[in-house]
Formats: sequence, structure tokens, C-alpha cells
Amino acid sequence: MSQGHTDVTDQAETVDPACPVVEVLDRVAGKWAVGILVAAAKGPVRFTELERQVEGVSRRMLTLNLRKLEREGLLVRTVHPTVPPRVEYECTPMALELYETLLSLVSWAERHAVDIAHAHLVYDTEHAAPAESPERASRARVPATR
Amino acid sequence: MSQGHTDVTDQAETVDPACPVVEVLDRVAGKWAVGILVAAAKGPVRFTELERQVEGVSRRMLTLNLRKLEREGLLVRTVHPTVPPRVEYECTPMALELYETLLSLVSWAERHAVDIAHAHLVYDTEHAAPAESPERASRARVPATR
DNA sequence: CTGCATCCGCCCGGATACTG
DNA sequence: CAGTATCCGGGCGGATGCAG
Repeated sequence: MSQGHTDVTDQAETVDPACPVVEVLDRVAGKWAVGILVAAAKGPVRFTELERQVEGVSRRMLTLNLRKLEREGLLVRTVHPTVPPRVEYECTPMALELYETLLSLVSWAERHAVDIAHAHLVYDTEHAAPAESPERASRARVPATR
Repeated sequence: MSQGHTDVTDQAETVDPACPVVEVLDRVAGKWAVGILVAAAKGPVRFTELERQVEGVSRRMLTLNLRKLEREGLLVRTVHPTVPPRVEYECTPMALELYETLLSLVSWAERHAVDIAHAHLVYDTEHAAPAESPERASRARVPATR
């Protein structure tokens, strides 16, 4: 049991001395983690609720990410001892702060959405293009000859 | 050639209607992308230079991420037509803005470093613990009975 | 020096079935 | 309802070799 696939729930995380940003991103790296955070940011959410809202996530990955986020101290899991069982996940203050920070990323993305789209277009064009003008067929910028 | 493994260079990216954050993160998701950005933030960097600074990245992944970042319009590739060839990668203004934003993430990480570490400790303890006190061995918080 | 192509192992993550 | 366990395919990414 101590082997097999580790999934997102990597207990032994690889440290990256380069910079702490990587660490943060690695935590939220999960394709679903952010979605979960967003869904939970508005208030306590039930398991099935998440399964619907995040939508696209499998039960497995949902649970996995939930556990991970809980471990990170970003979510609090509350079990209501009722029948049928009722479990709610709630963002911690820390998570809400992170959420606010993520918003600045969104801001960045929105501000440069067109730039990025344009960049894609240019890159793809200059790249997929087999050959047009014999001169200047290379995709890279060349510095002023000096 | 038109098939096989797609790697990081996924041209056809999956759209996530949930929120734009995911998009941004997916762009920088590459374990190495951030490292590259950081290295390039200080100024134009050569290929081999990156290979050393990021350190841990294979030539393959480096190239792949470089291409991706270039496509995103975050890096500018400049080829100096000399011999031996000299290629430099430089952050675009847009990338530098992103870099600044990422710094706020670092700030968050630093502010809550201890909280996170503590959360890990608690979670791991309450979880790895096979059994100690017969009562209250469950890891979840239970809400006040009401 | 810079970069692409191929091979290939390994992990990620989806599907399914079963438990409390 | 809320998970856990198992199977298993796909692609992610390292290693290597070759080209400009």
C-alpha cells in the first residue's frame, strides 16, 4: 500500500529552493483546487454541492483536492452527525485572503486578455506558416545589427 | 507527427467556464514556467543560463515551457545571428506585471507560512495517529449541538 | 550553443464498485 | 449522502541522440 500512484495527495512534497512562488502555486496547482476554493468562498458548501458546482471533477479528484486543501489549512471540514450524513466545507480566513489575492491574477488576466489572444495569433501564424516570403521567414526577432 | 503526446504545449486548451483564474494558473501551471519567469525577470537570459538557474529542468521541458511562454506573449525570443548561436529570452512588460502580481502571492505565503505548517502538523497528526484516546479520535470538527 | 525527435517509464486522474 | 479502493489508460516528462 505504501506504493502505487500518489495522486495529488503528495505528503512528501518536493521543495523548490528557487522561490516560494512555486510552493504556493503547487498547492493550488490542482486543476480543481481553485474551483473548489471559489465555490467555497461564498460560504459553507456540501460535498454534493461541490460536485455539481465545480462540475467536470470526478468524485475521486474532488475528495483528493478537498483533503489536500484541508491539510493546507484552507478548508475546514465539518461533519454533522445526522442521518443521512451531512458534511460541509468552509474556507478559512487564510483561504479567503488567498482568494482575494487570486482576484488580482484575474485582474491581470482580464487586462491582458487581448494581448494574450493576439500573441497566440501571431505565434501560431508565424509558426504554422510553412513558407511565404523567402526573406524574414524566421519567427524570432533579430536585434539591430551592431 | 500530428499525434503522440501533447506535453505542456497544448495548443487546444480546455476552457473552464467556472472562472478565469483557472486559465491564468493553467498558463503558469508548468512546474518550471514560474522559475523561468523569475529568472528572466531580471533581464535577458540565455538558454544555457536558464538551464543552470532553473536547475532541475531538463532541456526538453525548458524548451517546451519557453515556447509556451513565448506563445503567451510573456517572453520575447531574440536570436543573435552569430556563431555560435546566441539566443536570449526577455520578459515582456506584461510578464513583468504578472511577476509583480505573483509577488503578492509570495507575500501571502510568507504571512501564513506558520499557519500552513501548523495545519500540516495537525492534519498529519490527527490522521496518521492510529489510535490514542478512545474518545474523540475522529479528525473532523463537529459543530455545536443545536 | 540551441533545439527538435524518439523512446519509454511513471504518475495523474477517470470510471466503477463497494462501504458506513 | 459521503466517501474509499481498485483498475487502467493516457499524457507528462526524463534520457538520449541528432541537427543547424
